[in-house]
Amino acid sequence: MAQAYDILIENFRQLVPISDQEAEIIKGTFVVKKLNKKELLLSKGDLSNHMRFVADGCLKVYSIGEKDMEHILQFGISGWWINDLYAYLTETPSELFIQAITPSTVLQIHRDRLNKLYDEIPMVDRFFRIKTQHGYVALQNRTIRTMSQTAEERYVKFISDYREMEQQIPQYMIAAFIGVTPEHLSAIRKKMSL
Amino acid sequence: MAQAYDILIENFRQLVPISDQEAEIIKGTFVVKKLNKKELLLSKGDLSNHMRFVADGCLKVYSIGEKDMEHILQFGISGWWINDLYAYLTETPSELFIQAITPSTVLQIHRDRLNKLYDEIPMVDRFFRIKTQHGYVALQNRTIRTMSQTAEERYVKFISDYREMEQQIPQYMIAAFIGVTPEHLSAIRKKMSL
DNA sequence: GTACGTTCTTAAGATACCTTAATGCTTTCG
DNA sequence: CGAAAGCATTAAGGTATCTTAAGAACGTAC
Repeated sequence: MAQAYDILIENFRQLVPISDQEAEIIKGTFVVKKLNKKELLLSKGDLSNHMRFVADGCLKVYSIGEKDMEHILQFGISGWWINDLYAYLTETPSELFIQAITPSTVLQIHRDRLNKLYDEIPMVDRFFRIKTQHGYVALQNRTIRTMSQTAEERYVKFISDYREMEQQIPQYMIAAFIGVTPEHLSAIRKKMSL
Repeated sequence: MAQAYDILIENFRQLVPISDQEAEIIKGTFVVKKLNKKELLLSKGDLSNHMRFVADGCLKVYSIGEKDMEHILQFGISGWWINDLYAYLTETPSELFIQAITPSTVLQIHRDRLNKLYDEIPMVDRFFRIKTQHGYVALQNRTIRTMSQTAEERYVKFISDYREMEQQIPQYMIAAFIGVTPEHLSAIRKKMSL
């Protein structure tokens, strides 16, 4: 499927100028990884040696806390970048899991290759600066909402933000994302529909 | 006080190589801003046209929600970068406030000048990529803790993380940072000391 | 040095959310 | 098709945290 690479290059070009020649170099540095439903892309204890781009499907990044409770940090569909950035940057064993919710296609670049690419194509450096800044801003908004809004308000916000994903994501994962139990989310939905 | 600029350059050199010549260029792009205790560096509704580096003192970044409740997103002391990054990147009016907790010295660079600097010195681009990645990771860890820990656990973690700031920061601001009311934090501390 | 603003504490009652446990509805798959 | 697994719901009782209101301790300014 050559199309996965087209989605990747398009993703770069939304933020920085990339020549056709550079595009070919970039394509050559990413490797396709196909995942079945529920297949793990990263487990706690693994090293995270790649930056990862979702070309197709839907995945979740999560940690497991006390009593096997899942806390979902991020969902990712086509066009999103997903990783345990801390494990990637520090080269230490990951504390997180990444799992495919639906059959998915991911493009991966190894850290060593990416570090070289930063020098070969400075716009790649800039691309990841801007991408990370956007990610930081999104996380900061989530932090504010967690502190200032009720579970019901966070749920309504989730539905409007993730309209395109909502179909593919079971309710208990939405609960694990907004920070409530599945039982409580069920109660919220019941109350809302009245 | 020329020392403020030395702290800035040292901050760059912790992450990327900067020649002495480049250091002089960078120094020339930042302007010193002194703040009195409680003085506002940014208010809701303002445009945020600068990237900001704390050389001295202590500041807070916060939003004001329902019932004039403060939600603190970040504290900053010497060596930290603080901003409303969303307002800065989108050039839209800020939703946040930045205020000096103690008399402070901040170094600021205007967006237009920084964008030029990215082209003149690619290592500046790289510096902000890495800085933002670190900030993203820190925020993500905070997100996990907010979802998985009790207020008491978050308070203990705060005390160990911010040992050097704790003196300068009143308790009710720590409460506004970890996401509880001042009354409840007071109760937590009482319980802990028994 | 008195007065005012700021910060912290205390305590009672209210509420949002959790825990547990049971039930039924889907979807999956041999 | 039938069994098992996965998922959503319901309800009762429990706990963490908030709200409100009051007062104490502290610093700071005139």
